[in-house]
Amino acid sequence: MLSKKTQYAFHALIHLAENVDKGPILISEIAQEKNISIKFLENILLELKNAGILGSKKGKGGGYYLMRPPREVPLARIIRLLDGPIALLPCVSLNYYERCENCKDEAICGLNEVMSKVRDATLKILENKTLKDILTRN
Amino acid sequence: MLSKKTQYAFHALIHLAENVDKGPILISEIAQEKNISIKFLENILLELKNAGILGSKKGKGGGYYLMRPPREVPLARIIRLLDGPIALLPCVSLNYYERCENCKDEAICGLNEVMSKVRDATLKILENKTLKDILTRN
DNA sequence: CATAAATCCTATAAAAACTATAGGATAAAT
DNA sequence: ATTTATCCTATAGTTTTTATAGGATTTATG
Repeated sequence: MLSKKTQYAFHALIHLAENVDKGPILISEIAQEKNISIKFLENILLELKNAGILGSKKGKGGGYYLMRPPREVPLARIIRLLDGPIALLPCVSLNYYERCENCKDEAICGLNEVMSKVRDATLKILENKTLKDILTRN
Repeated sequence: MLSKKTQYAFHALIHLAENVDKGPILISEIAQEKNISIKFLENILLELKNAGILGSKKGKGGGYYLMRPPREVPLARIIRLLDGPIALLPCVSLNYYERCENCKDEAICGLNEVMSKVRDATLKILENKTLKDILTRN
């Protein structure tokens, strides 16, 4: 399961994407709209900003905004940033690989093979779907 | 990522499946072969037994064995038993569903839709692949 | 029937990760 | 100068994960 942090990030990004024309959006507005602890959300948005996904403006009229159009932000990017690996096992992770400590040879390990397939199927979706694809349909 | 518990379970089950003709297998043998803490593994095997996946025999000549042929044990079963939900979000979980607390209507939530697709793609593999499919290839 | 071998069971400890909060620092608008 | 809002870092609280401990129970066998 995705952590609360990542879940909150998605909902916040959705709100920002749906209000992309309204200039900077307040943390407090997002927190209220999406029912998220404001202080927790503050940390999350800051992390997204430091990663270059969001921009911000301080002071009156300030807030957060997307640095790129929603269709250019893949969901996988957000998950990897806040949650780490997407794969189910360290030995099949593309970005956070670690050698398996329980099997002798990953090249002939059937678990490795199946979990690689799961990773590929998952990434095929999460690398290609973007913020644009998770906006509320109406 | 899958927990260590689930990872160990898979490796233990692989060992049991690969030695299905040798009668009951000792915890200590599996632990040594797969480099797993024996006491931790003991708890895991017991849980698998209580769920009906493994059988056991006490005393001399005892140990653990599979209750069914490897091809009848889907990987999803093991993960759900030891790790819980396979889905990335509570609101798209088939077995551990919880309502989303951050969106107003799941029926029109785009995040829900995409994560349902991820779940389906993952389950298509994990429900159909079994212990037989993760045995060492040689 | 005594002994050794092995799982059974429950409790608990240790560590790590997750979730959330606090409070002052900094920057911008007016 | 004042107000507004993000920036930054620390830390507290809780839960989950990982691992260990130790005696109870069951079984095989000489």
